[in-house]
Order: sequence, then structure tokens, then C-alpha cells
Amino acid sequence: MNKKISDKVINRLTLYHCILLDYMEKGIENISSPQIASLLNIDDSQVRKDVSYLNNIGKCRVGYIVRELKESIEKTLGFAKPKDAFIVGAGNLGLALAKYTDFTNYGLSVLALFDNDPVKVDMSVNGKQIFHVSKLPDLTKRLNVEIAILTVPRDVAQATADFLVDSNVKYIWNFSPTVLKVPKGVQVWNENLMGNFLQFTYVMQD
Amino acid sequence: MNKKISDKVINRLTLYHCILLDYMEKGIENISSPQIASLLNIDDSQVRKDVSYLNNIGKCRVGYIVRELKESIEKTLGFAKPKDAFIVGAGNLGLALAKYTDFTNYGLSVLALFDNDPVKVDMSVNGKQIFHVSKLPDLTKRLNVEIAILTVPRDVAQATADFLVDSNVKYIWNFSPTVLKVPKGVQVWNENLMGNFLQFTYVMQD
DNA sequence: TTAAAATAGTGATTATTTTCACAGATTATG
DNA sequence: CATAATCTGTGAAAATAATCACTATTTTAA
Repeated sequence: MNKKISDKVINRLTLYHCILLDYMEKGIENISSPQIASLLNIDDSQVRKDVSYLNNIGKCRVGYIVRELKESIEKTLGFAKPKDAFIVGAGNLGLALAKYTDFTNYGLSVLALFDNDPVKVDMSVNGKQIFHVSKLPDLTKRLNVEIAILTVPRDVAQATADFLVDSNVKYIWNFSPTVLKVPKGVQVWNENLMGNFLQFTYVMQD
Repeated sequence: MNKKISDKVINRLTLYHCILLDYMEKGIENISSPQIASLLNIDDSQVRKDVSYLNNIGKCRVGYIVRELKESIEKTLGFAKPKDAFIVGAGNLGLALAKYTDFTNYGLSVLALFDNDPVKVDMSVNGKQIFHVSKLPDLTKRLNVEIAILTVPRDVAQATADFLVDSNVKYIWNFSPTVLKVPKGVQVWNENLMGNFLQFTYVMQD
């Protein structure tokens, strides 16, 4: 069952996970595919197909066990394996992400922030220190960090990305509204906030 | 040519738009489909198919005119039609979004923020006032705002969404990691930050 | 005890998306 | 001027994704 799971399925699984968290908090122990489907306005067979990628078995007439389903999603999507990251750019968005406590629930640890503004350097956010960006190459090496969360302004995004690549960063989660050029072996995930918004608002047009 | 454009195409068009912005700043006047494609690691015929949804004509052996292509994307995706929104939840993420100047480039105006913390109320961020959330029903009506950007903590997200629905909000851009239940006629777009991240990190697993 | 209702699991079908392949057009070059 | 190179635009084919339809199972209730 090690078949590769597509992006679409993963995205839905994370939404199922949100629902399961909610059910757990409410103390509900079982959930059925039609229930999940109706919350997301999708087909219930879709839910069952997605779940079939996990090592999880539902019960007829009852559905899935909330806790078990939640845990198999976590296991499959790698919540379990903790991942360390740096936030590069201690602007508003960078600070917001640094304070975002939900990250830890999903296995992501932000170890530190970096910025080139002397005023910000040596300040501390949510227990994480802000370093001058010149310290980055050394720290990525020493702490073995391969993930950078890029929250710098658009006009310096590419230059910063180049610097990250030189510092041996392998994965860049890019919040700048720009398409980064990186060499093979380095992966970029574009958050593309405005793009998502436009996708949303496109339906508003008559 | 009023065929509905799918989410996938829209998402790619916004990425093309980022590239075009960049080319314009660099003063490059033309761009070809293979150029765009190689930046995004996609097929060049894909780019041409996507562009065919726009009212835009490329030139053989030259490609597209950067400025024209950029403008037809903006027109098609509705950048032109300005949209007013409120940010609900003046926490770190809400404040970061309030300061995010790129919004205006994409036709989104944040008119005000709302929070229930008395300390924050009446403060001002980037020229936008923070109101107590109790003022929201009146202001949505008076300013005719239908879009809310929801950045409250997860545990109050559903209750806040219910309140927004009662206040006649029609579109909710949801940054809380939770699936909202809303009546028909109200649309939710889940930003699902952690979900996106997990999609990204899934490839890191061996 | 039996029938009805609800649910998972899944193969088949349909719909959508991506890629391929090539005609037609244009530019550059020798 | 002719040839080669390189684009766009697009119909056809291939790949992917979503939905349908049905079976088997379990629970509930008459």
C-alpha cells in the first residue's frame, strides 16, 4: 500500500483531519463517510477512496473510529516525523507564523528567525530568537535545518532564495508572491496567498 | 469565450502573473510559453492552453507581450473589480494581513478589522481601524461588505463564522485550521496553511 | 426472527486535465 | 531568397480524478 498519494488526496486528508480534531474535542467517537462528505460538499465515495490509502478499516453502519482515522492520517502524512525549520524574514507575516502554535501539532518546529534589520536582530518571538541573516549558513549546518519559510518582501525574495540555496536549504516554503528560480534538488512550495484568494473570488463574478 | 475557467487554470494563471510582474520590472517585453513553463516545471502546451482562455494572442517566434498578457490575466481574474473586505480577528495573522500591501494590487481593500479584545479595539493598523466585533453587523450593512477574512483562533472559528453569516457576510476566507459549517449561499475558502505545508513535506518522506 | 436502513469497499464509468503531435506562421541567417 | 529554427494554436490521445452503481455487512426495529 505504498502507492504515492496525489496532492489532491493529501489536501483532502488534511481537511478530514481538521474535522476529526473537532469531533475528538466534542467527544464523538465515530464518523461516517457521508458525514465528512457533506461538511466538505464532496461525494461520499470520494472520502472512502481517500481513506483507502490509509491503513484503516471502517465498520459498516458505524463508519470510522475518529481517533484511529485521525492517527492514520497523521502517520501517513508524516506529522509524526518532526521537521525543523527557520523563518527567513521577521516581518509581520514571519512573526505571525512564528507565533502560530498550531505548527507544533503538525510536527513542524520553528527553531529561529532571520532578518537583516539590526533593530529586530536579537529580539525574541515566542521563545525563538531572531538572528542576523548572516548567521544563517552556519546555523543551518550546525542544526541540520533543511526547511526555510520565506516571508521576505517580494523584491528581495529571489536574492534571499539564492542565499538559502547556497546555505544548503533544500525546501523553501515561499510566501512571497513571486516564482523563485532554484536549482534542481531544491524544492519550492508557493503559498501564493493572493492567487488562492483570486481563485476564491473568481466565483463572485457574474 | 465565456467558458468557465477551472480552479487549476486560475491557480496557474496567478503564477504566470507573478512571473509577468517580475519581467515587467526587469523591462523585458516578451515572454514565450516555454519560458514560463520551465520556471514552473510544467509543459509548455499547458501554458498555451491556459492562455487561450484569455483574450490574448501570441506571436510566433516571439511569444506573448508581457504587459498585454499581464493585463488580460488581471481582467479575466477580476483584479480590476475592486472588492472590499473585513478582517475578523486582530491577532498576529490578522495584523500581518492588514499590513500586507500586495492586497491592493490585486483589487482587495481591507476596510477595517474586528476583535473582541478591548485592548485592541480602537487601535489602528496600516490606516485601518480595529472595531469591537459587536459593530460588525452594522458596518457590513452600511459599507456593503460581503467578504470576511477570518483569522480568529480555531476554538472560536465556528461561532465567529455563525456570527458573520448572521451579519450577511457571503464569502469567508478562512485561515483557521477548521472546516466551517455554513448555510447554502455562503461560500468558504479554506486557506488551510498546515494542510498545504503537509502536502509539501509529503515529498520529503523516503 | 425478519425486514429495512445505513454504511464500507470497490470495480466500472464518466469527466476532467494534461500531454502529445503537428500545421501554420514568423523571424533570423546564410 | 531559401532554409532552418522556433513559436503559437489546437485537435487527438493519454493520464488522472471523480462519480456511479452495486455487493457485502451490520445494526436497528418491527
